[in-house]
Amino acid sequence: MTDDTQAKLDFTAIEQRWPTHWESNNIYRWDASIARDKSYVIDTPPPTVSGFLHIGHVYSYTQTDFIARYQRMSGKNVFYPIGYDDNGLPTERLVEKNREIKASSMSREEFIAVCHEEIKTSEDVCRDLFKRLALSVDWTTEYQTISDHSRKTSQMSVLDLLAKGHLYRSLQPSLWDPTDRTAIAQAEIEEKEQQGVMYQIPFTAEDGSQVVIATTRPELLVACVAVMVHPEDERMKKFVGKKIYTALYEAEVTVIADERVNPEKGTGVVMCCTFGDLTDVEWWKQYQLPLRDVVDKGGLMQNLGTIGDAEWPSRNPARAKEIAAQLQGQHVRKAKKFIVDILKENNLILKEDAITQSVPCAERSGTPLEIIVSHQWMVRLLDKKELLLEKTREINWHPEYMRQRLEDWIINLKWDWTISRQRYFGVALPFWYSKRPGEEGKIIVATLDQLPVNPLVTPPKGYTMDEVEPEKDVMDTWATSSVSTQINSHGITNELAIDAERHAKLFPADLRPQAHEIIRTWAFYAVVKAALHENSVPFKNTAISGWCLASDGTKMAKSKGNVIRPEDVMEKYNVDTIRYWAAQGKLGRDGSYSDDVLKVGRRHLTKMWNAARLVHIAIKDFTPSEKTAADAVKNGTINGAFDLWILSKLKTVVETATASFADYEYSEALNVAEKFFWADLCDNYLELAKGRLYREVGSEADYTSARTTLYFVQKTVLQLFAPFFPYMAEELFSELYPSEFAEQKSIHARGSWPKAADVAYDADVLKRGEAAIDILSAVRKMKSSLNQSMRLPILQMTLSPAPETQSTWKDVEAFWPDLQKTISCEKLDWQDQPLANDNAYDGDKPFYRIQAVLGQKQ
RNA sequence: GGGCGCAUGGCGCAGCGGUAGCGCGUUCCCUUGACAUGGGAGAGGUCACAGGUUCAAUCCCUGUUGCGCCCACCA
Repeated sequence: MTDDTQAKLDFTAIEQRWPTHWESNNIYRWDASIARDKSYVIDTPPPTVSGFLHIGHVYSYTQTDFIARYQRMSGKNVFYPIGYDDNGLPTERLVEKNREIKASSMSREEFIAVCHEEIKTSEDVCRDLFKRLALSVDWTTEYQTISDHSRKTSQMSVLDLLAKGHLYRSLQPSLWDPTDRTAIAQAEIEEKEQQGVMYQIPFTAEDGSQVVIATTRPELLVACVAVMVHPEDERMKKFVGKKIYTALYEAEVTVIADERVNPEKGTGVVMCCTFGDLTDVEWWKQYQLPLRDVVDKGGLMQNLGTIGDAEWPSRNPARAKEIAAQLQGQHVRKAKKFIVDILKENNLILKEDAITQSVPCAERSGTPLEIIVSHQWMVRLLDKKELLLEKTREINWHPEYMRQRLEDWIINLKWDWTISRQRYFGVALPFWYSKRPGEEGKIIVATLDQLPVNPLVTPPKGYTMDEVEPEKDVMDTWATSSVSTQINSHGITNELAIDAERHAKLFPADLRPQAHEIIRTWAFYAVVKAALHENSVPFKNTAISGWCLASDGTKMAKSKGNVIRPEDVMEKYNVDTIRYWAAQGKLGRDGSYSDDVLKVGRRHLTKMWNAARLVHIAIKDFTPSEKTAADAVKNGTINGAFDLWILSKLKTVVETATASFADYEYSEALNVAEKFFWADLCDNYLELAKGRLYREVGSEADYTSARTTLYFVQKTVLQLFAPFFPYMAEELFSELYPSEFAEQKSIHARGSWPKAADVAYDADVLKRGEAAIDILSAVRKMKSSLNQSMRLPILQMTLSPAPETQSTWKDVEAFWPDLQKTISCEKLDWQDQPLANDNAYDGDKPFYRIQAVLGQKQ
């Protein structure tokens, strides 16, 4: 900035000036030598590189930055890392789309190489945006979830889970996405409303009578392995335990009574097939029913050839085989129509009801899920609900009510966590299966020193590649991001650590900021990992951010064309203004994009700039003789009545802002600072102090008192605003306080948050000052109601206490010189007796009554 | 079906036991010296509805309605 007090406000120049300064002076650098209890560790969400950054990211990441900056300024050694979540299916999809290639049609190595290239570009875009936003992250901490370090950490985690008995491999039914051809976890299920049809289909009992089942999945009729009825169902009691023959295929199955059947639903009779839903799985396990593995990994009907054979008996094998043969190879969707047609031809559909059903689909691909038997690696969770709930309750949630979401999720868990994925771009599961004679199929586990390992290219210790079958599956991307805290801390446990000392300093984190829609994934899996590895919580606090909605309060969506690009907003306004907007949103609450709020933010910054012009005139080349306002008051350097008043107000503001920030209520912190700045400082104090600052009122000492006050008040205001407006605060700090800036390099430096103890407080002056301000207000009101200029002189004014107050001239006296100048009063008469109530210029205030004779408009 | 959140002036929000607040918008007025991207003043609300607790409820409790979200069911 130039010395010119008329300098133009140029946001672009300001935004270009500071990022390099901050970086080269290590303002945001974490210091590994500082003790744990003086640190504040953040587990920043690594943005998914496959997603473009939208205004919602700006919203939530900026909110975290407010907290990070406050913690740093308040003296904490802040660890504020940034990572990029680049492994997994999302990246594969992005790469396939951008490069118009297919993972399945090229070699695995080739595909992975392309993935690595593509994520580089995405990371650059992301980094640029975050830097421009002035996120105070320590850029030396950057990590990728697919990097060697992350893969090593992630594989260490898996080894630890296996060693502790929490990880197992099994051949069992699991949730399957036929489009992406991979197993998925319960958390990745998304319910979708669909129009479906409920068919009623008659089966034939041994005695020849009909038993009608209801189903929405007639294509799975072939996989029917039992007929389930409720034990209390009088109609059905006689069939229980007896044979029954399925429609069309006339396969022989048994009628079983089970409490889980709802006699009110459908026909009250359910066909259990392998597998239509989770209950089928439960029944299949409990009653040891046969497996008809009829849907393959791509969603095609398979394995139908043996129907009618001895192990899959039918009363009419030839017919069953004939239909099955036609069904074989058809996609489940086509198969459904095909079977319905045949059933109809044979009058085997007694009733069909159109229904709206919600179908479990894969979150990623949107495809209805199948339940397919396959080999998967699972983390045992269902026996640990109590432990996980306990950990959830140990964490402080901001806002508190978000905790409920995770508790509900844990309570309702139905599946262990499937962590294997039949995909390519992910962290490998570090296992092999032996082919050595005598130990065929034995699981061989990687050793620690091999990590990160790719079992496809590296054999286990003591084996050759020929002797093993490598595990081809990769991990669920959440299996890696669930140890994001540990990726940063460089350790899974004290024993299993790359750097145990660092791990002790950075784990658990103090804060996990994250969005609410990933509570059941990221937060949940992190809780799982920390609990199983170290019986710990992964973080002490979690700040849950809301969505950013469009200005009409609806979700932003590409399809609706209402998506706001952060770059456009930065162009239209500026970064600090966007941050002002983000600061209006409270944790857990959705915000909406609002030009109105942005305009207010920009005005606020302009006001800061303009007020600083005035302050600059007043305190340029001035250095107070004391270090703090409190000392200056103690020494008598600051003795002006309004000076003591504004300081007393400020002290409360500092206390409130500090308490709010400590409680993660950044918007309240901004709110109190903003009110103080605009109303108390600009509208009142600066106007009142002008007389002395222009040296038109008072002595040299009065001038010094005002300058000293302004010096400290303005600095404190900049400090209070610094977490929100890093650019403007730094710009003004460097200009107004050059020597302090030279010394501490930045207003954002560790420890530069204002201390309430440094600000003087005088309850009596505060109270009398408020009364004096009331005189100012009353005069303004009077002039305004007469449509007069505020500068209009008052020729004579009579002031008296309101009857309710005990006010005397002594209460007003000290404030009067500044006040007199501001309201342009030429002559004042004090009257101890209250003026009559019918006074035309009654200020309607509790403290004083006013009568005035105004001058003429000039 | 269960859970959570929200309902306050035209709009966006704060307050949360004791005479309703802020910002935007709106109306009127004020411009030579930080700022019209400004200053001053005003209008505008039975704090969703119904009960209850209390000397006193926007604020606490119960229920109802509406909106949003999460989860479950899904034959």
